[in-house]
Amino acid sequence: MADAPRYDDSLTIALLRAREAVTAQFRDHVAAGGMTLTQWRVIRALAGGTELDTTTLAHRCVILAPSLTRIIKTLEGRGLIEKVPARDRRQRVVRLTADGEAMFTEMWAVSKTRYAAIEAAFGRAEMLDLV
Amino acid sequence: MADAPRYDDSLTIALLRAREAVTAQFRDHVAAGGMTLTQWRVIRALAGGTELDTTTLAHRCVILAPSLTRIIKTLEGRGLIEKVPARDRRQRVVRLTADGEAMFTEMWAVSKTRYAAIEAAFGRAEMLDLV
DNA sequence: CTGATTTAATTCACATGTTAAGTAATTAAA
DNA sequence: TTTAATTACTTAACATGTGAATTAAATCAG
Repeated sequence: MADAPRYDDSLTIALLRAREAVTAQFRDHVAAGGMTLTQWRVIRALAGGTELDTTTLAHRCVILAPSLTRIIKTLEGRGLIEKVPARDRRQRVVRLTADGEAMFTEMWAVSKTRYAAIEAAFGRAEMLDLV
Repeated sequence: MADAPRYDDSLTIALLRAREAVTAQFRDHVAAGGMTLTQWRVIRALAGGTELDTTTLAHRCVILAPSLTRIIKTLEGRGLIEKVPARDRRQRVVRLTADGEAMFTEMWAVSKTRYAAIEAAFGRAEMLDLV
C-alpha cells in the first residue's frame, strides 16, 4: 500500500486528538458548574469587568457569530451576563453580571491550576507559531 | 490585573485556532465535492477497500458514535458506502462502494498535495507527543 | 439452559459548527 | 440629502458534538 493514505498520523486528526485530550481535563469540572466549555470561554473572556462587542468576543473565543448569538441568549437568560448600551447601536456589547463574576471566580480557582499544569507540560510555542 | 487570566494565548484557544487554520485549507475543496470535512475523514479511513466496524471507525476518525451513526446513514444514502455482513451481529461493518472509491480517488489527488505541504511546514512530532 | 451482565449501536435532547440569507444601523457616494 | 454600499448582528437550515437512555446481541455465572 505504497500510495495508500497514512491516516492515523495526519495533522487534522492529530489536532482533533490533541484538543480532545486537553478539553477532557476541563469538561467535567465545567459541566459540574452547569455550563459547557464554549460557554466557559465566553465567561472567561469577560472576567474582570471586561466589556466586549460580539465581534471581538467571537474572535477571542474562536466562536462563530451565530453560535455566539445563541450563547449570549442562554447566558443572559441565566443572569450571568448583561447588555451594555453601545455608541454604535448595531453592536451588542456585553459584560458579566455580579453573578457571572462570582461564577467565574469560583470556577477559575480550580481551572487555573489545571491550565498551568497542562501548558507547562506542553510547550506552547510551536502552536502559536502555526497560528 | 496581576491575577487576571491571560486569555488569547491559552492552550485550548491555541488548539482551536490551529485547527481552524488547518481545516480552512481543505474545507473549500471538500465542500466542492459535496461533502463535509467530517464525512471526508470517514471516506478517507475506508479508502482502498478497508472494512471497519463503527467503533474502530469512530476512533480512527475521532468522531463520536452518535455522529458516526448519522454520517453512515447519509453516506449510505448517497451510495458511497455499504454494509458488510459481520460475524458479531451487533457490529455494523462498512466499506466504500465503487462510487465511494471513485470519489476518494478523485478528491485525494488534490488533497494529498495540500496535506503534504502543510505537514512539512509544521513539525508533526510535538503534536503526536501530546496525543 | 436460564438469567444477569457486558458490549455495540442507535436514538434522543440539546449545544455548537457552518454556510447562506436577512435585518438594522452606519458610512460613503452622488 | 437621498441613495448605495458596508458593517454588525441575527435568523434559518442542516451537520456535528456531547451525554444519557435504549435496544439488540453476545457472554458469563450458576
